Amino acid sequence: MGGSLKNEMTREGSKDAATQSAVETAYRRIRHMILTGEMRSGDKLLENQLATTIGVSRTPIREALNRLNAEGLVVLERYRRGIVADFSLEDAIEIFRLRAILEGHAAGRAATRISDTHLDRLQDLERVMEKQFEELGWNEHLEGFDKLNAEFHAVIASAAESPRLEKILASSLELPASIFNRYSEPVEMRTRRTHAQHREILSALKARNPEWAQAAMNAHLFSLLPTASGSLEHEAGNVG
Amino acid sequence: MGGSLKNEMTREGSKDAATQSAVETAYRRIRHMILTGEMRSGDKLLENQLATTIGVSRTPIREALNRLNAEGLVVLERYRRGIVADFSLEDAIEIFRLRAILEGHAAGRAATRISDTHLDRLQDLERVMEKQFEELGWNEHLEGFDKLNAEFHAVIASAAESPRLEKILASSLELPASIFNRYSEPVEMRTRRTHAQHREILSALKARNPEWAQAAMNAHLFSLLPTASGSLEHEAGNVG
DNA sequence: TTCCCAAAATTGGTATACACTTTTTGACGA
DNA sequence: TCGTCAAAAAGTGTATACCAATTTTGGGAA
Repeated sequence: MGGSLKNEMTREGSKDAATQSAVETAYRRIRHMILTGEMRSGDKLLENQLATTIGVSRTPIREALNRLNAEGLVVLERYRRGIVADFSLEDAIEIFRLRAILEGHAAGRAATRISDTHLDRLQDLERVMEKQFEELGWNEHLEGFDKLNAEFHAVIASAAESPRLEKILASSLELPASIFNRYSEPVEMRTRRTHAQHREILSALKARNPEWAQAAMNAHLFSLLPTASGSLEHEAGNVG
Repeated sequence: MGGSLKNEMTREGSKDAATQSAVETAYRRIRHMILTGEMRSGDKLLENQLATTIGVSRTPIREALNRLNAEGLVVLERYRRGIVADFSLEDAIEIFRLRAILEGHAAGRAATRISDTHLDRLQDLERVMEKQFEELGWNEHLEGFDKLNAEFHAVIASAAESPRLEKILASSLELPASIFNRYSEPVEMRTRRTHAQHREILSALKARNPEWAQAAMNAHLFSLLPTASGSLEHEAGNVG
């Protein structure tokens, strides 16, 4: 495929920015609220309230909620009001296990398929992440990190040239960031290791070595995988 | 519960008879039409027509179509009419590759988790499939086979005790049966081998051997995986 | 034929109404 | 005080009508 990369580093408005459909708007807004922790597990999702808040009618809200329900971020039961899904430790483990399997596979495929343009993009992303980490410290850089990190993984998934795999990774195996902080080891510890692992994945991709790339990605994700018996002595505290 | 009088023209309910919602009805009907080949790639999906055919209003039809679109069985573009998705050889290959990875993983997990009840169920299913094959021949047994085979795989996915894995297998990696016939080797050839493989998977599960189960499931699915250079000399011809 | 354009058809979305179910409320009695 | 239970309120599920945006169709012109 031609390398029509030119991703947008801007907030979210792609230059195209054709009028978003109402369901897209609603879907993104609600999803964002959940993923960022603005809404928390168990919070109620009332169709009428969301409709007035977001500024569309009930119909697209319902479609958006159905989508989020299919993706596992929202729990819908007939005639009951929707609530933000709750993610237990086991849920987090399951998701990371599946991500490790699928993203590992994706990295392996990407190794023999990724374009130089995409490799450069990955390099840039990692460079920016590390720079922000140095400048802002592990506490302040988080906001930007999540976005850049997501793109880093998305670029690799895209380079695997397996559209269904890409879609599954993008829509069925997500976790709210807050859950990440709840179950994983402290942030600064895992951030340093993450950057080293990203560099290794990048090296494997540059070397066009599928097995290495798959193994490196696997190691990366398994190292993030919270364990029931692992080093989780730190308190959850406020997750906001 | 008060006995609510409803206009139920479908006697789909078994004993429980949980009244299906209109979107469930629409979703199942349309999905069934696509998977069985009653509707074929490129066929138009008109909301009004489907609404009158199925006997519900446009609203649940639209939700059903969106769901099927998310699952990849239907292609929706804004303001364009929906059409039944087209599955190329590469699509089929991709789906079988991903199924092999994920169902292999599922079988491995199932080996140490599956109950004796479920093992018995698998045994029964395979027995019935083989009996029907003997009695009806490879041509006539197909209709029943698809259903039983789907349950065989679904039982294993369920026994893996990984809800997201189960959901992905059930909703994101499906193929219309007709495509199966279009791209795979002739039916009678693969049917015989399939039964042998099912027996091996069953043996591995009974032995509670995860590696064996995973490998056997992998082999099963990879053997079904159509190859661009494989033994596909037979003509596609009419796919009806 | 091919191109172009207006008419018809279709989807996306809003608004409203109502049936059905869950959830809340509040009075009642032990 | 505490539970119980039925009525009231709230919320979802579906139907319907309507309009806007866009595609699709069909016919006429070059």
